[in-house]
Amino acid sequence: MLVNKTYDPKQVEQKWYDYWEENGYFHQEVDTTKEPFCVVIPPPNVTGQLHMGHALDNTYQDIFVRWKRMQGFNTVWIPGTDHAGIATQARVEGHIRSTEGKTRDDLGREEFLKRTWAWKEDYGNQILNQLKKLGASLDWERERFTMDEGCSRAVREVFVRLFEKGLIYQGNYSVNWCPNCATTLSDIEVEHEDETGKLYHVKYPFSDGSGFVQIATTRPETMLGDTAIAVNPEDTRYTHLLGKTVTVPLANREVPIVADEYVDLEFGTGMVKITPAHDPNDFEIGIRHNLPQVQVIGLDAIMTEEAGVYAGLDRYEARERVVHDLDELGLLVKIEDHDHAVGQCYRCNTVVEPVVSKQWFVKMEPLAKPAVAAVESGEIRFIPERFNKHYLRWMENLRDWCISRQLWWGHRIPVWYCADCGEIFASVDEPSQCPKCSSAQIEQDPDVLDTWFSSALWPFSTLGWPDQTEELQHFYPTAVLITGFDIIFFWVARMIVMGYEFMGDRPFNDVLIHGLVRDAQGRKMSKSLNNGVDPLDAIAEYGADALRFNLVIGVAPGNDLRYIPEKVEAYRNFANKIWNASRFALMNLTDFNYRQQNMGSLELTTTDHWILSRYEFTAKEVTRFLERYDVGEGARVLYEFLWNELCDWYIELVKPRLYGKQGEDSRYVAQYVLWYVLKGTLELLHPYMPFITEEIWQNLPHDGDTIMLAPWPAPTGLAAPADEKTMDTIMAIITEIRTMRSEKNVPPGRKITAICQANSDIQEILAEAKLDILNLAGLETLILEDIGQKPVKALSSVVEGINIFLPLADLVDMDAEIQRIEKDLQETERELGRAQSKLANEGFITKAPPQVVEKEREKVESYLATVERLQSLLREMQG
RNA sequence: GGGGAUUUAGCUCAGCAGGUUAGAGCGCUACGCUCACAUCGUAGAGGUCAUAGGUUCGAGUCCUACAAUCCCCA
Repeated sequence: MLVNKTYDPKQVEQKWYDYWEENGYFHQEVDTTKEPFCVVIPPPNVTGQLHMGHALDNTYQDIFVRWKRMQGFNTVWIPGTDHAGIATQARVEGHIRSTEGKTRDDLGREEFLKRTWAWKEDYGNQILNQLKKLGASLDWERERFTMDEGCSRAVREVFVRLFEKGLIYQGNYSVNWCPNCATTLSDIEVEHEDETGKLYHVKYPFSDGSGFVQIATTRPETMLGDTAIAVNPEDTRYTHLLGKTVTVPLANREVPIVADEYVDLEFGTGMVKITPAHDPNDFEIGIRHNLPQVQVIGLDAIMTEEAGVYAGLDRYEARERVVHDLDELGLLVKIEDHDHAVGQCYRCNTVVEPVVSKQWFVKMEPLAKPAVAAVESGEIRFIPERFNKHYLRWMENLRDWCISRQLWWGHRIPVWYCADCGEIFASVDEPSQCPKCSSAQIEQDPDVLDTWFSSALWPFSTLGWPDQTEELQHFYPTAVLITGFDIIFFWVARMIVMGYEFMGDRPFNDVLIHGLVRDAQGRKMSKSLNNGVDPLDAIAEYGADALRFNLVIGVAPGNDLRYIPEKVEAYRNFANKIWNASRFALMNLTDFNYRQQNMGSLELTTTDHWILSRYEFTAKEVTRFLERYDVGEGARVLYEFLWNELCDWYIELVKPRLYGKQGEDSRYVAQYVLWYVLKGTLELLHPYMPFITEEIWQNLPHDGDTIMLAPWPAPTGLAAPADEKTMDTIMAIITEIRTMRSEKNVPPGRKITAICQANSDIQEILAEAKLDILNLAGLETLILEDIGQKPVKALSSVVEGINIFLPLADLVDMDAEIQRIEKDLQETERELGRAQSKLANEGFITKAPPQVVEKEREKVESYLATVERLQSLLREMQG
């Protein structure tokens, strides 16, 4: 029995989560007799904290997983975490620095890794435990970690196979370097932010002393590493200069003027300085023209010895000094403001430095082909569809992926170097000697792999690959991947690539992309703004169910949403409404036994047929919306049915019957229908609001041990369109009487008389619904009669061609009445005109679907009757 | 520079396969603590669906253009 008058999530949520977990309802073994439904969680950072983005992402996943589980699929949702190389290492380093004042180098690699593992053990499960508060029905027996034994083996296996195929190679290229994280980054780990910087115009003298050329640069400090000047070959202004040399000021280096198509004729003077060591484009030009690379900025962002007198300066200090010195030499022409994109590290926002360095790369072009084809052919589907294009555009312009990172925390690159013969080889297992010369003088590459390399394998590494486990056989490809658009390139694309390469198949059928949770003002939630809302706080205040509902309702697929506390409150109120409706039901079901008689043998009333029909419609709609990943619309349908139909009408209508005022048989039928509809609605709502639905369901008469495993409500042919139409008329009359009372301020307690004039068919319907109308419209008497004269001194109105009179002589103000009727008449005539003109249109009659035309005819009929009644009322009042 | 999204009631958003008198929540107004619920009930006010064209018997919904805001890529 539900005792409290208000729903208290705190007394309910933990209890049921524990119950589900203890009874193993989250876990399923492979069952090949059933259709699989497998989802892998986008693994959160192992040391991370749950934020609203996680709450949203996992709410979506849990909704689908719970729904499919109820539908009887072999359902498995795999939890796990990501080792998050840079982020975790930075945190542990920071911790050690602040507690012991030591750096990772002070500790050494082995000790540092030991500490990091210990840290992971301490904090690693925090985020997963936080997911439990949300209600996430993850199969905890299948929990994985990107650096666990199995995933690590998968990583080495993949590396070695790609290495042996020549798809992983080592090379000296211009890569992105984050001086703060002290590691390379892949291209997509660099974020380009527009900044207002300066454009410096500098004179470079010809080496032969015959004058100057003028060059514009945003980074004057790099001129110390210039090894050429370039112009566009099409640029006739400078053709005569090709082959000449200039002397780089301050560096005093004589460099050639070369022609390269990369140079933009429009930019600055059309002449650019080339610094192969510190710009990726210049690097390419340098290769084409065989230019030397002079590294003047070190990996610590401090000027190197090559920078001469500037050595030892920070890159920004060096910029100031260089500009100052150029000015002194009279070589600085001017400085302009200039907007340009500056690359920043996506982890720490430090300005990234392009450096030339020997790194490992994955050759993407051959790998990308099947991954592109899969989305083009529709084998993998993005929802919403627009993300297909987003993905394809990027995939078609792929550059090779730099995968080595100068970190310690991660999968160490499984490559060894032989000190004796120089052999470089990859191996899954730790080798003891060089395979070529058998020397024991071998050393493993010190770098680790990009974290995304291991997450790319997640859909199959978590299922046991490279072993051919039964999980892998049954659950791969997984059903759907649910994640935010921000990691389509980082993660989704790479999973697709690796899935085809190593499994020969897609990693998932569908990719559901959702938007961002923003703050109430529409700003991104961020640490710097300190505008983030902790989901755990929200759960503590409103309950997990309310938070979940709030995150998905009224959100179209792929759209961002704002987190507005008042909105969460509205869904807490919704939970409370469900709670109280259920309390009411339970109070009236104490003696109810649903086995006594089944639905087929019950004598159902119009009202019963109506609510069953509406329930059936709701079940169909929710299912249809979930099938199309339209979670928000499904939520809306449930909200509206529960509140506006079940609570506002059915429960009110059925009260007298439940109180036994219409006999025991009628009472049982009412009990049965109320129980049936409420229980079914809770089942439909369960994926959205797992906790409250379980709590109530357990208190209702039911079969089974948990709503989690209750069968998903299936259509049972309860649709009753005729009864829906009848009820619409009855509800319209009740509402009209209420409106009339309200307008005249008739106190709710004052029981009045109403007269309805209608044709005999309608009279029959109203006679049957008489008690309902009396109760819900606050009437003492309802008089039904044929259409005729208006009673004197009565308020009057017309609904669907039915005259309604309230003989309240004291309240009748003739002028106001006439005005009101005239207004009604005008409105109805307008609608009538609209409908009639449609029917008068030849094209409409012949081309519109018959049921649409029929609907319009019915409207005209009803409007005509209403207009007629209103007109005759007016005549009586005026005459 | 290229691509995409958004633009509907005071605010935040829905509107599913073109056919409703365009909806919800919050806010607002009036009345009401009626034995499920004041985290509530009843009734109500409030929108030329950004703009301009077009397709169609019919457009908030499809097409084109334009404006504003935002995002992604270069």
